[in-house]
Amino acid sequence: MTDRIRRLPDAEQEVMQAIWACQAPVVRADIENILFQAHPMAMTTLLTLLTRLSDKGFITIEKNGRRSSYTPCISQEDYLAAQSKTFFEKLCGRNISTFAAALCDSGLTREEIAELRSLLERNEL
Amino acid sequence: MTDRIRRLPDAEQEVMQAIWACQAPVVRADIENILFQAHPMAMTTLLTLLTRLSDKGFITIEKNGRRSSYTPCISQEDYLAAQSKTFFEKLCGRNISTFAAALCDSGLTREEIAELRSLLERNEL
DNA sequence: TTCCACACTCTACAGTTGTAGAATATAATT
DNA sequence: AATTATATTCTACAACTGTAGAGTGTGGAA
Repeated sequence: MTDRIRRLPDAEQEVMQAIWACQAPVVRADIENILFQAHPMAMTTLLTLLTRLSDKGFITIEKNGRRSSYTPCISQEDYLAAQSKTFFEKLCGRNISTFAAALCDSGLTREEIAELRSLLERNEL
Repeated sequence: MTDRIRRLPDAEQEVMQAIWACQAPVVRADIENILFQAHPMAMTTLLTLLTRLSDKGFITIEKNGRRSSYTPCISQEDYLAAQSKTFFEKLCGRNISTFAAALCDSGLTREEIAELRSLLERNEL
């Protein structure tokens, strides 16, 4: 089900994350506020990215007068699960050791790894 | 150290993985054999990708007569760690719960998750 | 040594991505 | 109603990506 969600290019992905971080429906200003520090861009650039996200089926755009609102069609959970699956299958060759090694070398602190283990355990039941 | 390793475009990444799967130095035929089923492409396409990987500093190309050999400059471990880090930081916002949820929804079997936990535990010490 | 087969490099091109100015539409203001 | 401010869409363009044919160089066969 979470298959067939394609990986977004970086700029579009950042916009998607800003949208997910808000309560839908979102207006442009919401997104700009979130993106402001991390990735400043011209207003028209953002609007281009929103159009592309709509074309790709990631959001719907609803026009009310001159202001539009944007609603995600794909949940962040589904997107992350799909990306995680791709990472495991394509990059790690479905090899758990490779996967674990990648996680351990990715800069997670000891505490974070411990927390991850306990979260995984809870989910295992 | 594993920072600043950029994500490769899909086609180049697949070639890189084929190279990593062999003992360096690798010749074109080795790569073709591995890529043959999963991603058939014209010989010149593969050579273009190899040139681009060299331009990006992922491999070195050594010519001997009319046959070249290809050696990775970046290890698969470093690459995977960098991608994993990006996934955790950029996509999950450094949030372990989000990260764990993504893993659990990514189609890992119960056994694989159990194995992952034990591998993480070993690394925790 | 002349030619062939093969390996690689150059050139090419369409589609994608990051970026944003020009043009247009619409709501608010005077 | 005319003007202004603002939000969105159109157009544009360079760099990157996926793909591969044309051209070139080189070692082996005849």
